[in-house]
Amino acid sequence: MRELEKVYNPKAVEDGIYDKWEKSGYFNPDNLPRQAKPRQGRGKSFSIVMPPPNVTGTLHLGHAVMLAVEDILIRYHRMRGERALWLPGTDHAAIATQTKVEKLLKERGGKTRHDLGRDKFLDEVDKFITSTKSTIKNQVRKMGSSCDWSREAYTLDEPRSRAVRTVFKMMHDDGLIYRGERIVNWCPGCGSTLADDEVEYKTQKAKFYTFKYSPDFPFAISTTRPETKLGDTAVAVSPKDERYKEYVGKIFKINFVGVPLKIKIIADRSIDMAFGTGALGVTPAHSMADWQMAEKNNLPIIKVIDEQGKIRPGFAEYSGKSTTEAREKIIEKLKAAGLLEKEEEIENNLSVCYRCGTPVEPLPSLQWFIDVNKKILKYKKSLKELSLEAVKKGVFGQKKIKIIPERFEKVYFHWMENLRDWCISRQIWFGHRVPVWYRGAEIYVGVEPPQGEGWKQDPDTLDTWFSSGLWTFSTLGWPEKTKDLKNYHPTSVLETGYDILFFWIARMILMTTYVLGDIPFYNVYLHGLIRDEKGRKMSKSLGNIIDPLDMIEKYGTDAVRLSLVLGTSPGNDTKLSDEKIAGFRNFTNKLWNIGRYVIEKTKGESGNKKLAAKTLAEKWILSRLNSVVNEVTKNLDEFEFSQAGEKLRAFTWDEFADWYIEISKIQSNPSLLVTLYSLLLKLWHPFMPYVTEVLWPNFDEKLLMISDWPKVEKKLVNKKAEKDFEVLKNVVTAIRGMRADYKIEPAKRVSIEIFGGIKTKLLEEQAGIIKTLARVENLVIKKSGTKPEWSVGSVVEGVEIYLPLAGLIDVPKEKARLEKELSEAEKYLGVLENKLFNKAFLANAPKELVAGEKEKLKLQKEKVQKIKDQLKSLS
RNA sequence: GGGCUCGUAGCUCAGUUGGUUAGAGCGUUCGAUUCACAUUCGAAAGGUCGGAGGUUCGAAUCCUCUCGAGCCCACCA
Repeated sequence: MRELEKVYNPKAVEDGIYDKWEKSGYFNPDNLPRQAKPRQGRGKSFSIVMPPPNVTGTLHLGHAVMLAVEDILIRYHRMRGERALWLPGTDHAAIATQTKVEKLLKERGGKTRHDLGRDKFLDEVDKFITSTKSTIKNQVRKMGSSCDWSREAYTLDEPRSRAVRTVFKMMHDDGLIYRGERIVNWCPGCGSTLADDEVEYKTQKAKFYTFKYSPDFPFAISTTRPETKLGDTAVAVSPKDERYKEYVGKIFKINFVGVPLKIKIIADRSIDMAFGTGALGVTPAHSMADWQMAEKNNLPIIKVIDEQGKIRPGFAEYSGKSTTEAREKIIEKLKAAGLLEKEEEIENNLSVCYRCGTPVEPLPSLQWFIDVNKKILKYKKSLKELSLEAVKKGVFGQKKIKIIPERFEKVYFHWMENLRDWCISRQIWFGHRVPVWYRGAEIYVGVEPPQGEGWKQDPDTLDTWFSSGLWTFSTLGWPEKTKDLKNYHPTSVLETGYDILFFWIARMILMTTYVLGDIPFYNVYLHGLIRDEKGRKMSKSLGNIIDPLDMIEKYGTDAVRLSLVLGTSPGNDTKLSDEKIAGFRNFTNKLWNIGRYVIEKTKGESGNKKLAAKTLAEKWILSRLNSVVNEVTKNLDEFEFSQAGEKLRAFTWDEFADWYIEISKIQSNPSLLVTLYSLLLKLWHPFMPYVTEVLWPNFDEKLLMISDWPKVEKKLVNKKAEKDFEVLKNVVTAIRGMRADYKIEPAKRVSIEIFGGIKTKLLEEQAGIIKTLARVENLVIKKSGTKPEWSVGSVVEGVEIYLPLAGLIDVPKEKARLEKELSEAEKYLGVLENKLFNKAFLANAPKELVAGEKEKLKLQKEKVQKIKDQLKSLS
């Protein structure tokens, strides 16, 4: 038998164990041994695809939670005998990675990607990735993740790229992909488009002008950007606004500071009557909101500003001028013409580029889109409809996606119902290049480049979420018809943070229902975000980042995993502190010491196959264990990890260690002890894989990782034994308390046998204790022979101890409570009786209802009687 | 403006469809200690479940209003 250190030292064992697991090959479900006897989940497959961490990133707590939860699921289902596949991968994270490499290049020699050119720049990115990819993968291993590395995928590798091109072509052929104009955030400084999250907002003071376009226009508008008004094609007012009602629908041909405009008056609900004059000049080409209004009202779109931030040709003297110059000039002219009514200072939000600080210019540009409302021929439904039904009522033979926690289904519907066409092109270089080639007026869309000379590929790349949307099936080999795809798709669970519900989960549902005619997964489990102990987001600038790897170093992986899963609930943020992890480290050590004790006491014991109990304590612990197995299994099936862990922790520490182990020191039953112990390790294994594997008695022959999940033996659940043991615990507690001047109130006596030594100390001091008890009022010591009310355990030296149970409960309080309960129960009983005597009710109510009420009445009668009995037994 | 969530012990949170005396961990206080474990063991104190009203025989739980905290989306002319 192995010698175990007094204190568990995770560092000494973790890497070795992970190695052993990985080398065993069991992370790959194809290698799992076939069991002779059928197991609970045999033959079923269970699959999770890992949300791929960014290739260039390092492991953070978000990843750590994800890995902990997914590993619990995989290990649990593997132990159930299922083919459990956890498919790992990494994400190329287009924008983030490109930005990072650009920054590096700048630091190294001040070069931009434009200096290098596309090919050389992408080489640089590749170089960077090869050096960072292994880092993140090793960190995933550190968490104990039992994922199948042989199936590892990368969003930008060839199989995945092929899937992307294939889907693009499919959608294009189905007419779901189109090219159109849309307003993008354009930075004239960097000469590129910006993603929404690359735009920063600065509060600034701005001049807010109120003026009429021309003397013959009936009313004034307000703006901070008069120069864009050169492109106005409408004025929008609130439909409720009485001031302008008469003008709605009319068209005015006017001359605005030397430029002719055709302005239509439209009504739009988004207009705030109280802001400015309540009338908004609509500039479709240079404002996102105005663009939408233009689409709704079929307004012409006039581009005013070009990519350099200058006024385009065709706007009289303003052409070629910068926006600020044009603005000043226009104001001058308006003043001269007496059209400027007001000029005030206001605070507004200016959007600027996060890199160079240049104000962002919204400009229309040509982009690729996915039409979410167009009916797909083979389904006769649109992408939006498919995606909604998948969660709402089920699609494709009623396969339904369940989102946990449920409230996020509402959030999902709300978002999906308001879904607009999805812009999938991005003006960056790193990523999946749009598989479209041009030659003059010819356009070619295909999985492979076209034959022939002179074709030029579209320079844009695809939104990362396009490839991520295919993740559940591209990782399983699609578009090939693979065995994996057949066996493991739809996947069982998709587990991730709620912050990417829209970005990712919604896109996966959208893409998968379209491509496969199937759902991507049955369950979505959304974990919360991890915050610091004050509830703040972790960020570099606050310096409050907890690095999971530091914590693993300090407390061990198992403790870190527990701290991320216990005391958390899905969709809710969790506060994490050093102390919390330390607390779970203590628990890991507790389990370790339970192991030390059991291993030492049960040398040479192999454990029972059949569980049987003789003494009360054994009946009790077996009953409790089976209840716990039952509940924990249920919890894990329902994704209630925290509750499962909490129950296990309470059972392990408060019942198994504090009571059963203490008793086992006197009532020795090594084979039962080692059996219980091995079941306990199995139950804990999904949560804390390392320490349980080290403590596993069969360590050298068979891994705990692939042992069978405990089965519930209903026969062993013994509620009476549990109740009796509770009484016994109370008695022992009372005795302990007495030694510390515990007061026992005189009351009804209950006969209890205290069996031999709950603790060693008690055994040694039995005589003393009995004497102490005898001195207490109302306590009688009798020779055995009389029939005790509860008969528990063995008799101490032939003596029964009559202990006032009331010392353990507050009699007057208990009485008052029961009386209140009785009066309520009797009142309800009366209500039920009245109902059942009511002829009208009996005549009109449906049969089932009457039967139900009768059943209720019966139950209520029993309840009343029970309370009465309890009351009686008290006095 | 639209949507969502939370408010329970000093702190962090459980509390499953309404139903015994509202629970746990940490912290605090008191006590113990060779015998698996000081990363231990025993015990105590601490809550009108944010507030008001309603439904009910019965509400932390359901409904309405209200106060407070936060998140997401849209917008910021």
